[in-house]
Amino acid sequence: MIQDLTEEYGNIFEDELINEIAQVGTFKEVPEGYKLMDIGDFIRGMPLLISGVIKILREDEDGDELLLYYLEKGDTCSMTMACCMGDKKSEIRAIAETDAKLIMVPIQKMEEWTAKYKSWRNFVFNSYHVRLNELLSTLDNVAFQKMDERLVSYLKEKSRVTKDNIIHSTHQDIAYDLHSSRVVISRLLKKLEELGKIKLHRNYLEILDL
Amino acid sequence: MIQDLTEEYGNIFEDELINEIAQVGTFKEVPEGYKLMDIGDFIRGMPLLISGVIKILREDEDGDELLLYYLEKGDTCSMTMACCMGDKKSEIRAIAETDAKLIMVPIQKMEEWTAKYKSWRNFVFNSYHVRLNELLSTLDNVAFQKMDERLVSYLKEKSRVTKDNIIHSTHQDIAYDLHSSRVVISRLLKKLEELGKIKLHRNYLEILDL
DNA sequence: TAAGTTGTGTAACCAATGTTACCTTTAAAT
DNA sequence: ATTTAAAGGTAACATTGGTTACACAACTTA
Repeated sequence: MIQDLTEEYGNIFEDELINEIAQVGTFKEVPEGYKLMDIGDFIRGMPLLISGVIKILREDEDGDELLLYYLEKGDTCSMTMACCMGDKKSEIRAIAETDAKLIMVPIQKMEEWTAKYKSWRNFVFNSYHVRLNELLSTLDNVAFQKMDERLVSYLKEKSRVTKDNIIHSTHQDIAYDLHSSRVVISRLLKKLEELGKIKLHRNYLEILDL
Repeated sequence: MIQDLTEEYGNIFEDELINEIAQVGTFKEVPEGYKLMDIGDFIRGMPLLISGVIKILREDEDGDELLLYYLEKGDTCSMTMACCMGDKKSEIRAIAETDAKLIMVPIQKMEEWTAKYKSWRNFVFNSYHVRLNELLSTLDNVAFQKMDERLVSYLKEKSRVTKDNIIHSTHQDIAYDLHSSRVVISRLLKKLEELGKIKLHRNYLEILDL
């Protein structure tokens, strides 16, 4: 675990902090599709992502979903941090988008380290900052863009985080993430294919030139 | 200034911190409509709101606006804090929704106080938390609700923060905040009036029973 | 008071998106 | 091999929201 920590966090955390994390943290390896957290769950620990991608989703009362953003290695979940403050329930759902490795840190340590380590404070503030901007950007997409543009952004972003120009999703999967319907997504994907920007297959699609 | 501070922040900040704020902060009183910050501005200080309401807006490249949320007394702007981290430019616009009093704190103090005062740390974390949830809620509205529902939410929220069941806005004003068009808003407002929920006038409207 | 400006009402129309329905293809299960 | 389930294509239609155009009322200013 020390090795993973040093590799991903060694340049931002002091050795002493790395050691503390290694002592109290628990290593966790989860497969693609694993549900790390659901809406309404109590938060037990704060995740430090070592490898893989986690997708963070929002859901309304009717069960309609919307993808908020992806967490990548070196990221943590600001929502979790925010929740740690008041023993609150999760407002979001977290699903492993790929196989992922992470270290769970007991939430009690949060405040202790915030007082003790400058690097931890910076990390926490920076995470908030990044996440806030990520949310803003998601809001921009939803509020200002049309579905065809959102779809293109989605495909690009997904390709970026998975480092793969093949998107392993069905049209229905995409529709859920964008809070749209399968028929609409099929329609728009078909148009993209006609424009030569993607190539469609069953269960996956190739990005040619987006 | 000490008096304002003690009144609004006395129960959350130590006396010592209150004194520090009073020493380095500058008091500011702004009229309704005053633009406190615009997109692209460099951030010089962090605002602590004493009284009044500030509305925070997002704008896209085409100049289309969207209301993000309101700041009320005791609030501060997490965006500002987030920006302080890296000498970054503002991502949002802040307009005084009502006459407002606030104290501007030099951003250099942020980190110093974060190390020094537990109450400040909690305040900062809590602000982030509240703002993150506020943004989430805005996103929920935009993503999951239809315009008529968003309009009702908007009127309720505006009435709540201004403590006034008369909304002093033109239809065009409302359309800007909701990123819609005047005709659409007029149409929906008319429906609400027919349902006996509001009463329309020139330049303002009364909330009867939303 | 006359002229201009701003705010609102309303109709007609259009584009984007969502819904329903039904079909074909592909893959998995028995 | 046959059945079943899942994925995708497509047409027809409904709804929402945005656009244009124009009338009129209310307020402002000359």
